[in-house]
Amino acid sequence: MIDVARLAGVSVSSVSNYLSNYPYMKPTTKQHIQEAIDALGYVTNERARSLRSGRTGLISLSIPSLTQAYFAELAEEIIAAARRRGYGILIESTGFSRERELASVTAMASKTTDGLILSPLALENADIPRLRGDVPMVLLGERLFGVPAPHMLVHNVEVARKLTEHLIAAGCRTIAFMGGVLESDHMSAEALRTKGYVQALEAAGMPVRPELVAGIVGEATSRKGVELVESMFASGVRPDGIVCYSDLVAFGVLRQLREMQVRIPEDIRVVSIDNLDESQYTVPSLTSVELGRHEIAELAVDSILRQLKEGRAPGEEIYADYRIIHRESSPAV
Amino acid sequence: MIDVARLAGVSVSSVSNYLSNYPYMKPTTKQHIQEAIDALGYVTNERARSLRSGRTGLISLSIPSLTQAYFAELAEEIIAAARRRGYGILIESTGFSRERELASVTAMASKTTDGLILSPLALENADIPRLRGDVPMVLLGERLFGVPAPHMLVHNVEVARKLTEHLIAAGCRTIAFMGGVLESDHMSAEALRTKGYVQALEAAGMPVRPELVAGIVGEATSRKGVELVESMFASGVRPDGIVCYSDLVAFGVLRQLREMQVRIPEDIRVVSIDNLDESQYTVPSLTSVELGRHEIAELAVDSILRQLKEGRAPGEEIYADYRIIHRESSPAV
DNA sequence: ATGAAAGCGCTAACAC
DNA sequence: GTGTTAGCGCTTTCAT
Repeated sequence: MIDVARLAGVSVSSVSNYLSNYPYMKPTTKQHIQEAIDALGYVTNERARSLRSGRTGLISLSIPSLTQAYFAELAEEIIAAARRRGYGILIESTGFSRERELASVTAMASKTTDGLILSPLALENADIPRLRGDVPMVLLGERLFGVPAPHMLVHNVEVARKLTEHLIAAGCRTIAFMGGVLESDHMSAEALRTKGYVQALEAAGMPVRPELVAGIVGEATSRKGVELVESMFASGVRPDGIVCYSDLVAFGVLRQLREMQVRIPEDIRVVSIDNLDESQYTVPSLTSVELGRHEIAELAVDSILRQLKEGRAPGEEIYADYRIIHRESSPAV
Repeated sequence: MIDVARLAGVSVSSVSNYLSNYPYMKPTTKQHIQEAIDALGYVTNERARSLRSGRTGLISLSIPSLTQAYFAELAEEIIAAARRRGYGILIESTGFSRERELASVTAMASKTTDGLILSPLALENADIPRLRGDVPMVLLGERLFGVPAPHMLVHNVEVARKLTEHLIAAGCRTIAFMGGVLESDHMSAEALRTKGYVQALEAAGMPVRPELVAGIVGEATSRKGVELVESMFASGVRPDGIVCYSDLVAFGVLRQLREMQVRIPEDIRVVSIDNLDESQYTVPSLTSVELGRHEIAELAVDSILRQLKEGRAPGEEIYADYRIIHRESSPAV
């Protein structure tokens, strides 16, 4: 930078000002500086800039795993949102380990990044105090509540209720929930979605039959979807509508139903939540709910940038808009 | 750090030495320093450290899109490999844009990260000169050759040849390639894999029939797999074995074959390349090739770290091991 | 085995 | 409008 200043015949501060788009500068000065920069092939050293300015231009994104399509697609959106604002994203894949989730919080203190977008899956309520601090932070998902930081949430109850209402409106009378849980001690996406399903049934005066709610142990994969359908049908239960916990589960449900020569949607309607990229390509294509990934990404990044200016924000809950996308597995009625 | 030094009754250099595991230190000194660190809750400022030391502890990973399962799974492996070595990964998702791929190269000059793992998809041979420089770099994939940097590759020809040989050994006599290209002016994964398929047929004295090689325009999705099967069968061609360009394509192929009541593997065997997570859960589960993602990730990160010490490495080509994973769609013979 | 001091390359007051 | 200067918090010779 000194070299640039010297070649342009100005001071380093003028070069710095120019680089920061300082408005009050003589056009000729700006021009000289730009010429010197071009001649020398000068590039600002972001490390030095960040040491001095206190900003790195980086935001940490801590998610369970990129192997899960939902998180990969969310990460993609967050990276795009950050890039539009001139920021980069440092991804930490935490597996499902509490230690690694905590580590990403601790790492913030070393100022490698300007903020943290955290999607906890293993942290416990007891860990909440460790999430205090003045580092810009945004939480994702329903694992933790009461953290003093903005929290991006999805209308889980409402989404599942609307889907179930849709099935009822379409004439379904025996509606199963694949990947649900009727009794739960803490809030989880499963529990909330099941709650919406129950609400819709009750509002319609329909019974809630436990044998229609199949739970998943461990990760919600499409293999689980296959197994749930198999065992439900084996036990003689025969639904005419299925709400799936997620698209991944739905993929398995669709496959197994086709395996069993069930016509979709004629015999059984299938609806789900996540609207993965892949869901438009399944056979039949899947009716699913777009959870507002794009909006979540934009709001999360914006919130980090705002907190950077105004300080850590308090524990507000922000709900993203959703949209049911009707496809072949359950057309609109 | 000054505070820690003061509290511990030592100099800042001793604190720095301690933090860098300098060996020749009196145990009591080390202890005093650690106590002061604990008492003050001191955390090293990585920004300052990186300005002075020239290292950021970050590596850029530039890939087309996290939405593509192959890249998401590769990214996951690279993040894990980097973490094991105390490094973080900054992901740049380049879409399929040449500008963004170039941007990630330029960004390196600003020293935000210590190296770049680049998977180009849109760069052209004319861009190769811009990839010179002294920044640690590793290339991924078959888009560009002749770049002066280590290049991680997959045995595309060999993998496709082995898969085809397997089908031949299993008794298949009419083997299709879904997502191949017989004539191509540049090296691409499609062209190379098709080449391996052709080699195997020729070695077995079997004819190469163009109507058995179906090309894909645009992104290789499972929807394309569905369409290719539909149109091939519609035109009266009836293979007894199918090699798919990728697992995503294979997912569509499997679905469409089942839709058409074809028994797999009895009537048609299906094999593919990528071994995505999901491939073990399809119905039937998919015989596929594990391309050594793990090894690629390890070698790529190691190479960056080595280049950091020894300077930019020359343009060597490194091939990762692969492994055919036999599943239901085509069991081993 | 430990300390003093000189920067790394930049930004931000503040002076002019 | 532009220049001077004092650090940001750390690492790294080089002394001792």
